[in-house]
Amino acid sequence: MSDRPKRADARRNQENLLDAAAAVFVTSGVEAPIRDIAAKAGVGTATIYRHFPTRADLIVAVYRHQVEALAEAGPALLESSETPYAALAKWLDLLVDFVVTKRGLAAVLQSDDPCYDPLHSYFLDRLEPVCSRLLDAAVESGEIRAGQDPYELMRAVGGLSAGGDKPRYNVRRLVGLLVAGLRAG
Amino acid sequence: MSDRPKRADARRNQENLLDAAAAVFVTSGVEAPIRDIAAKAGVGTATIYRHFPTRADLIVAVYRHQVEALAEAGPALLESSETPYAALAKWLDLLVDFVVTKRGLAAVLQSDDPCYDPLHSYFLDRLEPVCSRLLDAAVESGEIRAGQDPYELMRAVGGLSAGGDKPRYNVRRLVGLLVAGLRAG
Amino acid sequence: MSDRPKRADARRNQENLLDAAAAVFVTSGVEAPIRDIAAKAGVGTATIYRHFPTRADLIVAVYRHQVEALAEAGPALLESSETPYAALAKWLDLLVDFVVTKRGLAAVLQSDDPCYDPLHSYFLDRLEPVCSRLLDAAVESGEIRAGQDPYELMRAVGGLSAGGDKPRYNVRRLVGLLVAGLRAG
Amino acid sequence: MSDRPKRADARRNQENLLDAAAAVFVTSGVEAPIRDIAAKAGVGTATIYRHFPTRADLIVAVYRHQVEALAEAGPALLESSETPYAALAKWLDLLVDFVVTKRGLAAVLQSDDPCYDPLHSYFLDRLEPVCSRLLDAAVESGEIRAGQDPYELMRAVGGLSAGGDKPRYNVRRLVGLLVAGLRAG
DNA sequence: GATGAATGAGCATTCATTCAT
DNA sequence: GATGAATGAATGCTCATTCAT
Repeated sequence: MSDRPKRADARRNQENLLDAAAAVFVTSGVEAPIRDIAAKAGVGTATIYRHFPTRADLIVAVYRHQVEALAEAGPALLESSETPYAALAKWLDLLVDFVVTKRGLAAVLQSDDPCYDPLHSYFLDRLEPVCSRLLDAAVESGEIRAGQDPYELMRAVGGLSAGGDKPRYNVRRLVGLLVAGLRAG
Repeated sequence: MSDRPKRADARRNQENLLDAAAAVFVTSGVEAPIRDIAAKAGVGTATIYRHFPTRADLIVAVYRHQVEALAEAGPALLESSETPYAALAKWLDLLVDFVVTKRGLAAVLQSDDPCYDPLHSYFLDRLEPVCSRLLDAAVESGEIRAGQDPYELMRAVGGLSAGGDKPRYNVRRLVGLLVAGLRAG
Repeated sequence: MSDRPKRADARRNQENLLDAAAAVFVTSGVEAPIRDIAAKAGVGTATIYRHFPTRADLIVAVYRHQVEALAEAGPALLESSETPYAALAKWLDLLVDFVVTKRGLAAVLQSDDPCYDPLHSYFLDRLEPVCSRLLDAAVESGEIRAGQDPYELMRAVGGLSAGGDKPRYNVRRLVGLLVAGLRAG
Repeated sequence: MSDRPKRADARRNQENLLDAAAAVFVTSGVEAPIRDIAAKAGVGTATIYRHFPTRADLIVAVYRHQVEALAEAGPALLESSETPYAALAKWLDLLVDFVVTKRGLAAVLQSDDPCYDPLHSYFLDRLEPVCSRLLDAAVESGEIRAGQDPYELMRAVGGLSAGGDKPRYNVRRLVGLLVAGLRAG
């Protein structure tokens, strides 16, 4: 009668799946063939479809923890930083660190393919308010000009991150320039 | 048997091909199936392979005129603009206008796939010196800080352009922020 | 520990299952995925397999009542109708009404797939004698010619019903033509 | 320059394809996996898609000759038969002979799947007028009642044929009953 | 008895590239 | 030089059935 054992098993399996997906995403990007992920996890492809009906679901699940951490980091930085602008800059660094290390993530975040709509929604629902609040605070403190759409800023970070960090392409630095461009005066 | 007619024929054929490719690129992006391009041009696929062994060759050929125009625009702007910074900004706008209107171009410019290396090479060989000179001039005029790698700046423009212009995502504006971030002082 | 309650439970469960199957058959046909039926019933798929090892078993169970009713209708019509021919025609109308409204049923009744053999057997065991008696009576009354195999007639009804009733395809009418063709003289 | 050799080759290949498809249709039905047909023909699957973009196209091509023959047989029978009714009966026999020997064909002709619409269209466009004329002639000769929709009659033949000829299921006989049911008086 | 998670085979379809004519 | 037919690998997705809990 008890469904505990089942759930425990299933949960472990799910975590196994997410680990495998994360690993494959690192080497082959978030658009890696489902088969590869299933192979890595040692399960059948249908098992993945059972847990994550769409690829967007899988990607969201894989990165949920980190997205949540990003969401929580916003207010925390606002409190711990010397100025709101500093908080904004640090938070964008975190965002860059996150996106830049997820192969192919930036690309699907820019994709128009409707199959990724749920992915966009999740990221924006969760992070746009955070970014918005950081921007607002920096405006209020007089450090940056008003009027920057947080959505636009986040997509810009995504775009800049899509190239990945390379010897002659420093994403953090570029995002730094971008926000520097927002400075007031 | 003079070979003039043949050459004329071949050139016409090649231009026909480029027109077709350009048209298909507009509607389906630069990664459109070779078949579609061949169909549009009314030739066999092998004909495309003969003229342009790799897709990179084809893309380069399609956009060569515009890239050359961009290359030439740099010095011209430098002369005609009030300040080097203004010239830089205008040139980057031109670059944005170019990339943003070429469906999928920004994506392949960011791609790591070695098959696009010749494409990267061409763009950089041709445009990096131009960008470099604009940056140098703006540094010399004291308008921006020194040290900005032109390669990095151009890739940044590519990354920001990859999203395409949308109601809430204004690429020109973002690139404007970026260079604003370079300002001295 | 009396097993009455268990039996009651089991019976209720089974009926729930049949209701769910019937509902899904209406919308998706008798070849609907087992999963859909299980989901509709709110049970696991294995539960369905336990109660009905094969799909044929499930289909039989779902339609048993109606098949029994058809079986009983034969003699009744024979008594209540003006002539045996009229009884035959009315019974075939009932048969058509039954089959035509069961999405996909006619198709599986025609299928050669041995997995449906039990289904065929049940239908024939139960209905062929009824049809046979109706035919015999009509022969005896001199209304139709002798020699019509009831099995063949029933399969014909199945085949004609497989198309489903549509604006320009009236199954009842066609079956009517068929039996009219049997008329003597 | 001449494309003769190509065409000859391609045509031979196409015929090879049709032969293979016909053979596989006999053993596995018209819904046989494309792979099987390709294997039988000794070609890649894409070759089939090139020649016949949809399965409907392939089926039509495979049976075109026979359908054309059926279409031509109508008027011929009308001339050569003793009465229009005889012509109609013979033509329906031919239709039965055709459909009954094509595994799965009757099923797809009854299918609602829009992917088979072109197939339905072809069959009806080609054969319905023929059937219609035969019916009209038999009406005019006073042998059958007016009002039988040729579309309905043809679908009925399809439905009756779907079962395939079997020891206790004689399709010709049943279709004979059907038209007998149309007799006047 | 019941559950529902896992399985993995099976199929349609696309596309870059090659090669005989 | 040009053609376009053929290739066949690659991938997403579904579903009947089994089995450990």
